[in-house]
Amino acid sequence: MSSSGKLPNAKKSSSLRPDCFACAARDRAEWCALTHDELSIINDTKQTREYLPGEVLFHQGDACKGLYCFEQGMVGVRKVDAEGNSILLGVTFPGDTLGYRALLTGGEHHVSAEALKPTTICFVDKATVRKLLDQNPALGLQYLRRAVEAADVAEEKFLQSVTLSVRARFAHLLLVLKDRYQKKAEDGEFTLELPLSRQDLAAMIGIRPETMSRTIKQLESDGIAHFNGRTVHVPKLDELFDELEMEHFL
Amino acid sequence: MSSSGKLPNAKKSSSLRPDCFACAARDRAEWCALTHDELSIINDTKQTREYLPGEVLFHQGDACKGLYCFEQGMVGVRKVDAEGNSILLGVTFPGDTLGYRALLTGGEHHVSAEALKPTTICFVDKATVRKLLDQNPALGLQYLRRAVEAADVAEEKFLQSVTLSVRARFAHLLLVLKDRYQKKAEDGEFTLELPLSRQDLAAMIGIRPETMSRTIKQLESDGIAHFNGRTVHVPKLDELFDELEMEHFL
DNA sequence: CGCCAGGTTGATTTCGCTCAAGCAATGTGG
DNA sequence: CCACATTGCTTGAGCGAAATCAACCTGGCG
Repeated sequence: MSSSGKLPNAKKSSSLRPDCFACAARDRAEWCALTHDELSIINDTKQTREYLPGEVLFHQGDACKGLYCFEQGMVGVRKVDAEGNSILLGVTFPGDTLGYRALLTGGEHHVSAEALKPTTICFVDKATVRKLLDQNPALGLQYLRRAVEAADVAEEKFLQSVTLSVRARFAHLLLVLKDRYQKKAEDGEFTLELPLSRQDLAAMIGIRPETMSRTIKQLESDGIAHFNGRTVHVPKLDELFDELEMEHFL
Repeated sequence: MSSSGKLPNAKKSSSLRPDCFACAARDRAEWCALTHDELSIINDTKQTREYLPGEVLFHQGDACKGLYCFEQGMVGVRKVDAEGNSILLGVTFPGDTLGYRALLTGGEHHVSAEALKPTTICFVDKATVRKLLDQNPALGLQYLRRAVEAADVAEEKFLQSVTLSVRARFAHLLLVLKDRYQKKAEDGEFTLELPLSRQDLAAMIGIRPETMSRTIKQLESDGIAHFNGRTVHVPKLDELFDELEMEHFL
């Protein structure tokens, strides 16, 4: 299997053309359903680009030209509402694929995607995806699984927004982010550095920035969590967990 | 509630074995992607059953045994929360398929499904679905499209729950239900009979029954909509539409 | 008949929003 | 280099929409 596709010389462009076969996110990504030959197609046709924080992959309203996936880094998904406010819907993490929703329906992105950390993105054009989708049922099923998951998450978010307090929702958000982005395992505590502004955190749970401020202050003075700029430290994991359940008992 | 036991009157067996090829919902359903032979497989293996209002197709927590689809009728999708309250997440309409979410992930239903009107349900077992899914990529893509749609709807619901007033959300709900269930076209007005209790309506937009009551009373006294039991009449469609937009202008 | 779930109504409370001001960090142009 | 906008964050004061608590109707059903 080492016969083809290897770039011999290690020039600068090689760092911009990561090998799909060696991708760390390979078994998380949908492409794991592909055969060796099919993955080679991706590997050959994909375009790779580096995005710095703040650079956008695509804008809401743009025509969908293909799919974006990445090995490591972080991308934010935003939507701008009628008043022009940009609200953060969620963040992706390595192995996620962006743009498949628009590729399937209509073809127009209804969200924007923006790098939050320096991120290397591999772009696969629409035609190639379509071809693979049509020839390999397993690939579609991978996306299906992903879409079902997304639907579940969104429904959960709705339920929480109407049943849980802001405090509980924020605690929940912190725990989710911890599960996704905490690199090194710590026992009973954790520290997290996120490239997210307060307003972005607020938007993710559907509250106003002012309320986010107050909630953080509360958690701070209750000793549940400590915030320094964009890093948060939680000394007692269990106490944060308790915040989720309170509601059920009173 | 529902009197169980034997069926009230003997049905012709033909009415309990509808022909997939003649199904009114055929082009709405995912099966439209199938070849003639493949559809024949469904037609032959499916089991058909009549459900009366209140009867459940499956319970939250049940193992998923296959897929449910129906030509006409109405089914409610519920979730029971920690306190044991059953909350209505949504209603299906002809051509929808139930249970595909659980079939794809894990295999355990995380919602319950219950007939709201007399409904004839065709059941297709897991193994058959899996086989077709594996051999015909187009079928998976149909479900994918459906799942993406569901995710969009859920995200929309979340956004609305945190940005719109109860009144606007309810107006929105009425308009959605109208689009789905209004049989005969009326111009500038509409009448709707829904097998939904007030609490179910309330749950669908994430509010308490008391608030639903008051909101209905408001709309009533503002002349926007008239409620008699479970039928609602809206004399001026535009006025209901206005309820959605108010927020943007003040 | 009494029972009970569903629905309405009223009184009260509360959580989060709105409005408004102040502050620190960053940028910008003269 | 300073004067200044600008943007993100915090804090306070007050308000208001919806939740909560509680009472009281219904109508269906054993």
